[in-house]
Parts: sequence; structure tokens; C-alpha cells
Amino acid sequence: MKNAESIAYESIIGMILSRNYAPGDRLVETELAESLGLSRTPIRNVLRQLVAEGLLEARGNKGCYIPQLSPEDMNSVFKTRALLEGRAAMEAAFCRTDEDVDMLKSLLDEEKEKYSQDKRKEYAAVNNKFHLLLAQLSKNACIERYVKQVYWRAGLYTFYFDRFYVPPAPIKLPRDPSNSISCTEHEQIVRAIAIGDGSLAENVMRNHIYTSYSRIAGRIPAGQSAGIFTARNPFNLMS
Amino acid sequence: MKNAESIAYESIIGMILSRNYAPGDRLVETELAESLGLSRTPIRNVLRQLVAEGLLEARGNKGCYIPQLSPEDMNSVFKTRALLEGRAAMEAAFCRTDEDVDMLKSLLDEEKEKYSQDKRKEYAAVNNKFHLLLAQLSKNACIERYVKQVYWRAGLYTFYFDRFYVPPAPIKLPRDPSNSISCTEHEQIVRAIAIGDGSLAENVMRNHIYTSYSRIAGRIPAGQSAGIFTARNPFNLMS
DNA sequence: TTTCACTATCTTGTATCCAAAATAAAAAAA
DNA sequence: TTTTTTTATTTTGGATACAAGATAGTGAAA
Repeated sequence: MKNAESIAYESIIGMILSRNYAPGDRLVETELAESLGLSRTPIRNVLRQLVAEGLLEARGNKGCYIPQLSPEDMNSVFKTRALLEGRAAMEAAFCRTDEDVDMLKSLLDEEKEKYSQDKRKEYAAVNNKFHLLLAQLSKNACIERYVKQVYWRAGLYTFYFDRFYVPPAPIKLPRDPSNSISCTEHEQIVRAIAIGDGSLAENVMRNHIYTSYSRIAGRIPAGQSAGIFTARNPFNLMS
Repeated sequence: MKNAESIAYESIIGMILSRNYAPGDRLVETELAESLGLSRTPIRNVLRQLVAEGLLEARGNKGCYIPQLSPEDMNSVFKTRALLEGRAAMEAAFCRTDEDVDMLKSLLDEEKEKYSQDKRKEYAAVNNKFHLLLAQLSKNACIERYVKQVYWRAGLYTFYFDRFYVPPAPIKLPRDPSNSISCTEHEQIVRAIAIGDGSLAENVMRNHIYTSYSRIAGRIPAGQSAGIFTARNPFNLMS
């Protein structure tokens, strides 16, 4: 953290993802500026950037808002995640190096460790690192960029609705990492990448994202949520 | 065009895509501000937005630059285009309405008209409209957003290297639209969407983008350009 | 009480000013 | 002449001031 803008960026993203705001809330420049001890200028820049990245919505001259979350939007977001992250996994499988695989494996270990110690915030942080590293290993700057964006966008759902990650009332998790769906799925992905099987990596990744989707989907309030992943519009169209 | 910022946005994008700058050029805030008769503030905002959208690159405190174009970057960009636009076409095929198909067909007519009249700029404009409309018809806001971004990003290559669109020395085109590769491919896409064949729509779209890619790829200067679309990393992996 | 209009306040949009960093230029040393 | 150091200029980052638009509130008229 050096300049005002990166401070603002980190802080605001942090505030959004740690549920300081509710979906539909307005982010007022002056308030943010004051609370962060900065002028409005860097705040404005960051807000615009976040809007361009899809994490916030702008309404004319009426400020920036946390997007209104809905089943339809969630469907779009996670379907796009599956598409992009699936492809990222495939590309990673095609062009991985031994060092790449090592990095993935060490993240896997770290993940299991945090899981078995029930350190949820750190576990979530490692989870983020895993998905973002995979995007990077695709060696496709374009895909990496969009994966990042859609991943954080999906994070709105994860962090608002997935009590598994940061539950308000601490629920004990089973200590054995083999019980963690996410862990084993991540393992499968790494295995597929390690043996260079791109199609497998893609499929496992898509299934993994679908798993997250299903876990969270039921928790979204208002609105009809059924029939999103129909045979006509499936998540795993290619499998 | 109302406020200073939208003026700046349109103007700057126009300047970029009409080759006022060369790849690697720096966009100086003060120059832009003066030439557009605005203050630096809206310029700054727009530049940051364009960076966030991937059309420009920012280098620390050293300003914004037109990206350096390279075969590797081009490969990433067009592969991502194929992925996203292909999926957009598929989704459009799944959820199209009669009005959607009508819109596409009328764009097709317009396109053929401009083509046979050799109005290249207008032809290119219709072409843009076609691709962007298709993204919209996917009814997936996420995909639409990324298609837009990667489409304009790819436009750097199209506009800088594709003499077919805006040739410096006017070369006569064959008047018969059936000779236009792009027109007939667009027709195929619309046909696939009309009959609701998502996989076909996706494949045709991917091939279409691959065609553009191949046409332009040879024109990029410096660097090794061979072996980009190998059997291991093909454009049409799913077909 | 309800509705409309007007006012006051708050928030964003734009311009300008100052500071810090980077680049270019000039001067000094090898 | 070449290289390094210092100085000057340019350019971006950040803060403040002002204008314009939006929101909220008050008061008057029906």
C-alpha cells in the first residue's frame, strides 16, 4: 500500500466483501473519503474502476451502488464463471510447468491446514488465491482479467449468502479435510492439470463452480430460483 | 452527449480506434484536455475507465498507453473473443425471440447493402453493431460486458492491421455480397440462431472469429507468429 | 389532510491549485 | 567525447473550491 488510490481500492473492496453494505446500498463519496481520511479524488477513481470491473453499479449522476442481487443475476454470474474458469483450468493444464503444479499443491496443503484448524477467514483467503492463481496459470492475460472480475462479482453472493465461509454464528466444521467438498474438488483440478488433461480440468472446474452455486442458490431471498440450470441451458454443456 | 465525461469518452475511444495513435503511444492528459477543451478531471476519469476496461494500459505514475500489440497478445485476445462470443451466440440461440431474429436479419441486410456500396466505414460500424447485438441477445449481462470489452480490445488489431476494413489505399471490393466472407458467416450465425441450434451457432461464431484472426495475423510486425493455433491449443476445441 | 411549490441541504460533476514523481536538458567530471 | 550529476521542465497524483443536479424538508394553498 503506497498511494492514496491503492489504499482506497483495497479498503473499499474490503468493505464491500466484508458486508459493510447491503445489496442495493449507495456508496457515498464524501462518506468514504472522510472515513478513510482521503480526499474525494482517489475515492472517485476507485469507484469508477469498480464500476468498470462490474463490482459496483453506477446510476447516472446518482452515485454508485452495491448491485441488487437476484437469482437471475446469480445465474449469469456463475455461468460466466464456469465458462471462464473452466477454460482457464484447461489452458493451465495445457501449458503448466512443474513449478506451476508445485504452487498449486502447496496452496492445496495450506487450504487443508486452514480447514482442519477451522480458520475460516484464512481458508477463504486461500480459496481466493487458488482460483486467482489458476486464472494466472492460463497464461492468457485476457481470460485472467475477466476471471478476476467475475470471481469477485460472484463473491458478492458468496460473502452475502454463503454461511459456510464466514458464518455469523460459528458452526463447527468437521475437522477432516476429506470432508470438505471444496478441498477435494480443488485436488481433482490440480490432479487434472498435473497430468495435462485439459478437458478433465475444465469439467472438474465447472462442476466445482456448480457445486458452489448450488450451495448458495437456495439462500437468495425473493424471486423464483427454480429451473436455472435446465437441460437446455446447462452449466456443463460440454461434458 | 451531455456531460464532459461522456464527450471525453466518445472522443478518446474514437481517437484510439481511428488510429490517431500507434501501439505503444502515450496518451497525455494535458494534451487531451487541451485538444478537447476540457479540464484534466474528466479526461483522467475516462482514461482510468479505459484502463479498467482493458483498452489502455497504465504504467505506474507514468501515464496511459496504447497497448503494445504482439502475436501472443493477439492470440489471447482472439481466443477469449471466440470463447465469449461463441457462448453468447449459443445462449442467444437458446433464448431468442422472433423480434431478436428480425433485428439480426435487418442488420444483415444493412451490412450487405453497405458492403455492395463499398462504404467501408459504415460497413465496419454495422459489423460492430452485429457483434454487440449478439452479445446482448445472450441475455447474460456478464457475458455481454466481457464481450464488449474484448471486442473493442480486439478492435485494436482489426483497426490497426486489417486493411480490409479501412484500407489506406482504396482497393475495390467485389460488389457481390456473397463474396464477403464476413457477410456469409454472419448469415450462417443468424440462421443457426433462428433455428435455435446453440452448438451450431457457437461453432460458426468461433470459426468466424478464427477467420478474422487468420486474415489479420499475418500483418502483425515483429515477432514469431507461427504455431499459435496448434492442435493442442486450438480455437475450436469443442467442435 | 392532501397536494403542490419553494427552499435548503446534500451529493456529484468540473475546474483549478499544489505536491511529488518522472522525464528531459544542461552542466560538470572523467 | 563519453559518462555522470545536477537542474529544470513536464506530467501525473491528490486536495480544494465552486457549479449543477438531486434529494429532503418545510410551508402554503386547496
